[in-house]
Amino acid sequence: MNNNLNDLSLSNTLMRPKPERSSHDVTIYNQIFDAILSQRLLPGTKLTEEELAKIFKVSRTIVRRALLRLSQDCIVDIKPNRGASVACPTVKQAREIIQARRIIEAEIIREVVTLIDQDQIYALRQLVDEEKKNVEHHIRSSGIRLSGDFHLELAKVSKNTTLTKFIRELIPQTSLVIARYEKPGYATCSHAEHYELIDIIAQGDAQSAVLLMDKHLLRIEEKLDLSEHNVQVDLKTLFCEVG
Amino acid sequence: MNNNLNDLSLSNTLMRPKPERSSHDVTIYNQIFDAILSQRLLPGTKLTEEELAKIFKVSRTIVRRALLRLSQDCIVDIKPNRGASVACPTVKQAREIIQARRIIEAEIIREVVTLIDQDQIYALRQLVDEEKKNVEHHIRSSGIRLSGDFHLELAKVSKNTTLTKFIRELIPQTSLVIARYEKPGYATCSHAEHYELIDIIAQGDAQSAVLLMDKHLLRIEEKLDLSEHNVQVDLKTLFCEVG
DNA sequence: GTTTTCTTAATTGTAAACAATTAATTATCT
DNA sequence: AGATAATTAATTGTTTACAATTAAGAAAAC
Repeated sequence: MNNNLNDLSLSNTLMRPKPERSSHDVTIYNQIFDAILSQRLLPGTKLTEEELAKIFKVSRTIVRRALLRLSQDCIVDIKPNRGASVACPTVKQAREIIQARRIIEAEIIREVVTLIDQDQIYALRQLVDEEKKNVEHHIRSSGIRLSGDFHLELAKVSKNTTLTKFIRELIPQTSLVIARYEKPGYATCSHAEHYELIDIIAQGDAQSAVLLMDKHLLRIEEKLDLSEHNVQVDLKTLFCEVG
Repeated sequence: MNNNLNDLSLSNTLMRPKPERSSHDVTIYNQIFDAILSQRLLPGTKLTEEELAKIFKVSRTIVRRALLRLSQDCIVDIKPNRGASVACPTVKQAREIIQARRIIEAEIIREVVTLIDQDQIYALRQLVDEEKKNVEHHIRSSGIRLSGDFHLELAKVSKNTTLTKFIRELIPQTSLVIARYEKPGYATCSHAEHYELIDIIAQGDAQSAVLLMDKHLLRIEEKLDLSEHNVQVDLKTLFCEVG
């Protein structure tokens, strides 16, 4: 089963030793988690137990375990007797998620500035290199995933597993928010800002780093259309999902 | 099943309408959650599936669901093929949990000061009245629970469900930390500080309220013995749990 | 033609049986 | 006696079958 949350990685791609074979439900959990994170699975998508069971060649029990965990992460919505679907964050939730990230990542940055070493700075730069490369080659999914990985790796440097766990939850939620509310035409090319962040962190300027991170997260919100108009549409999709 | 996390209540005692009968696994989840929160279940306690199944008169399937959810809340520890037990936070985790609360509850207080109305202030006072009464009558469990409820209700006033969810997780974790590391002789009589907090919030002084909350949370940490000596003991209990 | 009701199909929820793993006990050997 | 090996018991992990619920479609009523 192996569901101690020590392994807080977002993706199963980069920088992951993964020595031990994990149980099946963890695999399914990771795959769906990653699909949501990288926006291959969009908000509202129905997740039928049997369908997933067939795809992953396991019994529904295993699928149910994975779905339950995803629902605890607030990226899958389980309705009694109505099954699971990819969560569809409301406008209010969208704002809350960004706000929560601003608070928590500010603190993380504060810690990171005092804790980070050269190797970790190098590793972060490599990660953003990879992110940039994927975005430039129009490998959209990987680009989004790696952008999330950057924030997660930053959290890990802070050494606070509790805050890291929260950020690990908020990152795929942010992906859903972006998928749902991104203004048309805005490509999420965050790598430039990520490079800036690393530079300021490397300089050891805590206050500037915190401000820059906050600006970075606010910019995500600016790229969203959270207007009243969208609140209406949101209700529509909500009904669509119910009926 | 009903596991949408909209109902963020900690206990099933006070101020809970609970109109619809929830599914069995939710009941078990709530009961164990409450037992941990109110320190009737102590860190390290083994939670055998069959035993719980018999107590609650359901199949192990339901028990397993509840345990999985509790483990996602970091208050139950599930080891593959070795079963579940009440989590035993390390000294490091203890520090992290308090730190996370300081950050998040600071923001919550900021929101609360601008949002709270007279009815909510009255309700909070009532809650602390109840807390005080229980502590004075030496109903330890209820006192602890109600102390947690105060922080949770405060979070709810902030209207930020994301931050409230985090606090809802951190409160029982704090209970475990206190149960494990409280210095002998320190009774956790937090109601006096809770009254103070309400007063300052009612006055609308955001900055003072934030500072007081931070002091309140730091005082919890001061009541703990997180010394090196305890780190050693912690390893011992860890082995005890394993073997 | 529209609404309502009944029937059927699909999907989720629960329990119980079986398999796999780990812990405890007994038996065996030095 | 002490240590090792084999056996048994206890516990967890997974699958399958069945029950309950909901969605969809067909027939009947207005």
